Amino acid sequence: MTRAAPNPARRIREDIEARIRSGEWKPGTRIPIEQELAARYGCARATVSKALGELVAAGLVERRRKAGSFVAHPPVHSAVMTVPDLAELIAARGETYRWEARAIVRRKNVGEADTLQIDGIHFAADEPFALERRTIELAEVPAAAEADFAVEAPGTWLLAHIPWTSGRPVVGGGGLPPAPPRHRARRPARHACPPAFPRRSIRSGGRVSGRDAPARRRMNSARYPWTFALCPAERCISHLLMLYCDINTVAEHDLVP
Amino acid sequence: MTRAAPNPARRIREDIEARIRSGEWKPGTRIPIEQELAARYGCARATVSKALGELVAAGLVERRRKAGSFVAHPPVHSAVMTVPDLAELIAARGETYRWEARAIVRRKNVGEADTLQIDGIHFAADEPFALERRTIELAEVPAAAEADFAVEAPGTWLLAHIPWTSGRPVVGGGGLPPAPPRHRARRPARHACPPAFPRRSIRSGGRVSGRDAPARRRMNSARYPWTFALCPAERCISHLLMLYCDINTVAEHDLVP
DNA sequence: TGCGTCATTATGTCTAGACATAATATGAGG
DNA sequence: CCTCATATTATGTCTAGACATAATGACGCA
Repeated sequence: MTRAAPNPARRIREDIEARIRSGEWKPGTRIPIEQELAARYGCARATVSKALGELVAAGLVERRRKAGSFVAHPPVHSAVMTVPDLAELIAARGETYRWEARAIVRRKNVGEADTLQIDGIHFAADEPFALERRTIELAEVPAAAEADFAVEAPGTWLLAHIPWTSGRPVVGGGGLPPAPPRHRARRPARHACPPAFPRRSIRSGGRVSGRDAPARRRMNSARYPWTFALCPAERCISHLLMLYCDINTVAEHDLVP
Repeated sequence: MTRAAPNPARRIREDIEARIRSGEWKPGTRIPIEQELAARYGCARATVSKALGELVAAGLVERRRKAGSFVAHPPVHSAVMTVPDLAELIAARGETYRWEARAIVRRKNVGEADTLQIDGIHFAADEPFALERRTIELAEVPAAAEADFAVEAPGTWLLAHIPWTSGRPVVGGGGLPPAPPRHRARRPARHACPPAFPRRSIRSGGRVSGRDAPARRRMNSARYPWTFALCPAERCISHLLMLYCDINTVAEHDLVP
């Protein structure tokens, strides 16, 4: 620890990050205040603040005014996933890529905007390896109505025609609703607890029910592995269902409209 | 555009971000130099630099010394995925969660460290909804040898025992190798091209072969939808295969050791 | 007990200026 | 046409100081 680094901010950041990842500083642990860190590392407070800010961005640290900086509680589980451009990925392996559209349907939804639904198959070396069902909101991407998805895969087309399509895609497990990005057990504010939860300075017993009644719906037993919704900003423009399964065993049976 | 914001850095950031997301500034477009932006927004250059730094972190902007700042080229495709703690997710729906281990096997691999392989089923409201096959590197997580995975699901155990397990999970599509986080067509340096690619000041024709010979291996036709590898830092400690399919149709057939 | 006020504390952000550094353009000399 | 050295440019980072702000504890009053 505290090894040489190109610049102070980076050194501080890596130093603290190492302590957190190693478990030396456990979630909830209070990190020394910025002035002390600045003195310890021999730099300005702004430099320490910058380092801590990066750790906040990385989700490793939480900061609260007056309270201080703390090691963050790990998110329940999150993953960064890369869904590469299939054509490019296959090409990089030296195999030929091919897209074959099976069905292109324009749906007129009562009270809602039209959608375009495209079913097709991705081939690598002339062997199918993925089924795709893509739904595109025509209200959001009117140009898609003119596109020829018999020739070009929807993903390829979207990537080329939507600025920053990849802005904020939302992913959910099949049948399961997307979970909140972060979830943490919330306890009623108690005075002696580690300062991990913000406490308003209320001394009256502001009653907060521990849980709201959950909507008790039956879960749709998931037939599909993963579904993706591509959203550039907040609006959902496209919805993707991808089956990376052995195509011969699932094709006809699962892809019912 | 240029609407009021709590602080200058944020205003600049949002202003530029809006232009990028709207497509007004397309990928490769040069962003005015920091001094000019500082003058335009009436603030110090450090403030502009901070705003641009955040946009770099968000992947919207690229900066190069001497060259300037540019609107980044969108990544091929990336998504942020949330894989919630199943037990918690089910509980939130008001249904009972149950884990049932089916097989726990310790594998001795020649020349490599032992691994623990756990197969099991996740139930919600006494109905199976996911199969899990988890492989844990015992060299990385020796404590896992003592854990009772008949009682506790591996994911739950890992989340509780590994500090920052969720650090940097790597996800790949079934059968497909994880793709590089970013890929971009690389052109030979030419003088008049938009300055999107770093150019060394070589005037000689430093010969660069357009592509290196790809390893031509047959792709393993993917039977499984997604596999996850949990890596706290760089080391891979656990490997997860999850089938969110209708369990009755895939169970016995697919889960061969 | 309950409520408002105030001082304290640690973070949040900004500024003006400085120096470092990488990438590039230019020119000298072969 | 090539190579090397040099100047230029725009970013990268830091500093010291300043003021703003949110959260909190302490205190006094009803």
